[in-house]
Amino acid sequence: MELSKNFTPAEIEEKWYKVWMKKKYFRSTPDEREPFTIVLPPPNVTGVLHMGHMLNGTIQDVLVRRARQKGKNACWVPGTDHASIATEAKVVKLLQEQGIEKSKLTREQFLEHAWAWKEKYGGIILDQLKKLGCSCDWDRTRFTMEPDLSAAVNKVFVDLHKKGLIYKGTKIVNWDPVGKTTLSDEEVIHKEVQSNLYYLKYQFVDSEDGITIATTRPETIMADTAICVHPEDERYKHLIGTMVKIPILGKEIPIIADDYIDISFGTGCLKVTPAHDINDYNLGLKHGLEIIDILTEDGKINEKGILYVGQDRFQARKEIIKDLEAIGSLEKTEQIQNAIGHSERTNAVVEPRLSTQWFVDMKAFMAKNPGILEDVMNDTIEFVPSKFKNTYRHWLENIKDWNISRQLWWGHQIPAWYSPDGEMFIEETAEKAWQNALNAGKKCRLEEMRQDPDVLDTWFSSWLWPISVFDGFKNPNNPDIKYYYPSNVLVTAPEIIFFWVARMVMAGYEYKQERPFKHVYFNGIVRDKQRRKMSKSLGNSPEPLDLIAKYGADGVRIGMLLCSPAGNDILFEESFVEQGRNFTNKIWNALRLIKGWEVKSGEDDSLHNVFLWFDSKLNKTLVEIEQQFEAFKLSEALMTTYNFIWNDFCSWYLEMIKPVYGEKIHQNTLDKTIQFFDRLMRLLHPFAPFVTEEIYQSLKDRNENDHICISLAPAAKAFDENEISKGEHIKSLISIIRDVRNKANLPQKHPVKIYIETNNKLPYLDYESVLTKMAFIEDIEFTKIEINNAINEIIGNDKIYILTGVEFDIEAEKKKVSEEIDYYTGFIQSVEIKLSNERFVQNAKPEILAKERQKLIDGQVKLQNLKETLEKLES
RNA sequence: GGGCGCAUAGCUCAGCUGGUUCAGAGCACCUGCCUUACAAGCAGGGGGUCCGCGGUUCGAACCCGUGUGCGCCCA
Repeated sequence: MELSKNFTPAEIEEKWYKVWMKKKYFRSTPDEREPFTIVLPPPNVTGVLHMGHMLNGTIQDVLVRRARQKGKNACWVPGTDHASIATEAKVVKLLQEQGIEKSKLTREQFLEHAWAWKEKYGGIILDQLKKLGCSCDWDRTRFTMEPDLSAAVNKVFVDLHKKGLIYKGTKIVNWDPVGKTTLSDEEVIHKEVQSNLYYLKYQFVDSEDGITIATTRPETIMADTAICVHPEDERYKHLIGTMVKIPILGKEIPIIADDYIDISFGTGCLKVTPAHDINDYNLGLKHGLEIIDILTEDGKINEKGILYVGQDRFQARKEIIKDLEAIGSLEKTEQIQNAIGHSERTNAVVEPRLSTQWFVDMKAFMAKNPGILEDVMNDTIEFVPSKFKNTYRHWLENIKDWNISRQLWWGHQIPAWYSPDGEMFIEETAEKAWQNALNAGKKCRLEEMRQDPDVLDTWFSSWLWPISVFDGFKNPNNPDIKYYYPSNVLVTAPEIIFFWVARMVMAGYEYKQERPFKHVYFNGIVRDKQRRKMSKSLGNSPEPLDLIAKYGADGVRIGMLLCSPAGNDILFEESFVEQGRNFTNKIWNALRLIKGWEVKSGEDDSLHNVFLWFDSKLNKTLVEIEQQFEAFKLSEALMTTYNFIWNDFCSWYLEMIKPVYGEKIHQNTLDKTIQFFDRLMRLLHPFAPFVTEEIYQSLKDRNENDHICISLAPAAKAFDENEISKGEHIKSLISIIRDVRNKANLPQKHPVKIYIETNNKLPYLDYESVLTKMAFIEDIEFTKIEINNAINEIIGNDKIYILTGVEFDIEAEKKKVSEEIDYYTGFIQSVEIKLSNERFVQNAKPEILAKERQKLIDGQVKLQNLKETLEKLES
C-alpha cells in the first residue's frame, strides 16, 4: 500500500462519517449501561456555524466520544431553537426583497413563509456540525417549535399561570422599535457610547427667569410632566411647588422634590418623563404624575407629542435642538459617556416603553425552588470553572420578573383566549378554553374565541429543552426521560449563563424536582487578536468550513482546544489550527513509517527494556490524562496526549526501535509497536476522530464492525516507575551527547567514545544497543577513575566522560566545570542555611526535612566530584 | 455607581491544601541540519524582579492588606 507523504483529511473525513452514520454508532436507546447524556444547547435556527459553535461542538464531542469509549451509553441530543426575533427579522427582510410587506399579510400567510424559510435554511448549522465530526444521535434531532415541544410550552404556561407564577401586567419594558416587540432584560445589551448632555432652560411661569435641567433625551420634553429636584438642595429648595413652562411647547408643569435625585449630576434638576424612562416612571407613580406616551411602536413621535409628529426619535432630537437653540433655551451641550441599551437581535436602541405584557414572577418561583441557587453553590450542579458561581448567585439574588411576551408572529402563540366580551381563559388548547368559556356561561362559538396575538420569548421554550427533548412533559414517565435525565453536562458560553443555564435549572427543579445536568462547562468566547468577539458582521472571523477544508476537522479541533482552558477566552489565530494540522500529519507519517517496514520473524532481545519503558510511561500517562478528564481539563488532557505521542512515541520510541536503513524489523517488535500505536489512537480519538479512525483501520485488518469510535479507551495498567526512570536516564544521556556534538560543531553522526563512572551499570547495559544506535557511540566503557582530556557530564549520580576524538578544549571545559561548582556551592549553602535554622527543623514536616537533608547529601557528592574533575583538569 | 474575576517567558496558559536543583508546557524565537516516516520535519539552545509596595511565616508565584493596570456582569 502506498500512503501519501502528507495527510489529506478531506476524503477520509467524509468516508468515515458516512460509515459511522450507516452503522448507527451514535444512536442511543436506553439499556442496562450507565447513560452519559448531553443536550446540545440548541443553536439559533437562523445561525450558520461560527467559531464559537466550533469550539462548543468540539468540547461536547470530546466528552461524548470519551464517554462512549468508557463503555457508557452516550447520547448527544441535537436540535435548534426557533429564535423568534431573529427569524422573524430574517423572514421580513427576505419578503421585503421580494416586494412583500409583512403588514399586508395575514398571520397565517406570514407563518407559511416563515416555515418555508425554516425548512430551507433551518438545518444548515446541524449539517455543519457533522463536518466537524460531532457524534450526535441525529435521529433525536428536535426543534423548539415542533408540535410536541410546542405542546410542552403551552402546558408549562398554563401550569405556571394556575400556580400564580405567571401574570399579565403593565410596566415599563424594553421596547425594540425595529423588531416592534418587547425584550427581556437579558436581551438588552448595554454599550458605552459618547452622548450629548443638553442643558435646557425651563422658564418660570411668572417670571423671565428659569431653571436649567440636563438631559440626553431632549426629544421627549413634550412628554414631561414634572421637574424634580432634591428636597435638601439649597439651590432649588425655594422653588418646590412652583410651575415652569416646557420650552417651545409652553405647557406648564410643576417642580417636585424627591431624594432619588443625584445632586451632583448635571444641574441637579431632572425632567420627569414617566412614559419614557423606568426611573421617571417610578417617580411618576410615587408623585401621581400624568403619563404621556409620545412615541409610536417604531420609535416615531405620535400625535400626543404635538410637535415633530411623525418624525423618528433621533431626527426629532436634531430638530428640537435647533429649535431650542433658536429660542435661547439651550444653554450648553456637554459630551458624556453613558450606557445605552441595544437590542441583542436587531441592534436597535432600546426604548423604555409602558406596555402590558406577560411576566413570570421570579421571586415567587425562586422561593418555591431554593435548590436553583443552593445546589449550584454547594456544587450539586458543578460549574467549570467555579468562578461563574458568583455571577450566577448575584443574578439570582437580584432577579427581576421575566417578561415572556413578544409582539411577534413567529413563535409559540400565548395560550390565552378571550371570549367576545373580553374575559380571559388560559388553557392548553382553544377547545379547552372554549369549553371553559361555555362552562362560565359564555354563549359563543369556538371561532369567536380570540387568542392573545403575542408569542412567547424563545427562551420560554428552550428552558424546557433538557426535559422536552425526552418528551418529559408529554409523557413524564417514559423510558427515555427516566434513563437520560438528568443529563451529565451542559456545555455553553458564559454569556448564556442567564438565558440558558439558570432557566434550565429553574425548569428542572419546578418540573422534575431535580437538576437538569450535573456539570456546566463554560467554554470561552472566540475572539480575534484585538480581543474583539469573532462575528460574521464584524468580518473578523475565518469561515469555519474553509478552515476545516484547509486544515482538516481534526486539525481545527485540536488547534482550538489546545489553547482553550474552560472559561478562558481564546484569542484565535490561524496558526493554532496549523499546529493541529501538523500534529495529524505527524501521526500520519508515523503510520507511513510502520507500514513501510519489511518484516522478519523472531524477536530482538535488545529492545525488551524499550518496551518496558514505553509501556510503563504510557500507563502512567493514562492515569494523568484520566485525572485531567475527571477535572474537565480538556486542553491539558489534549496537551498531555499530544506531547506523549509526538515526543515519547515518535521522537523516542520509534527512533529506538527503528531498524537501521535497509534492515528488516522483527515481527515481535512490529506487533508490539502496532499495539502501542493502537492504544494511542484510541486515546486520541475523542480529540481527532477522523485521522485516528483511518489509522486504526490501517494498522491491522479489522472486521466490519470494529471501528475506533466504538472501541474502548485504553485502560491504565500497572506500571513500573523504575523502568520509566531507566528509560528517562538513557534519554538524558543521548541528549547530552547530541548537545556535545552540537556545541563542538560536529556532524550528528560523528562517532564518540564514552566512559561511565557509576554504581549502577544496569540502565547502560539494558540499553546498550539503543545507546550506540541513537547517539552514535562507538564504544561504551565503565570506569572507576577520572578520564583525562574528556568532556565531563553528570547525569543523576553518574559521571560521564565523552571523547569526541577532536582536539580537547581544556579551557572551555574548566570554565564549564567551574560554573557548575559555583552553582552547587551556592545551592549547598542555601540548604545548609535552611537546615541550621532551628525553627525550620522544628516546624517543617518530617518528609520535607528528610528531603532537604537528601538534597544536601546529593549536592555535596556532586560538588566533590566536580572539584576532583577540576583539579584533574588543572594538573 | 454596585458586584465578580484576572495579572507567571514575546504569545496563550499550567503551577493541587505555602516546602525537592521549582519557576514549567505549547507556540513563537535563535543555531545547525532537505539524515529515505514527516521541512506540515529533525537535533540542540536562549529567554521570566512570578504587576508594584507592605505584611504573616523558618520558608511566599501561592496566604493577608494595599496600590496600579486590564477584563466581565449588573444598574
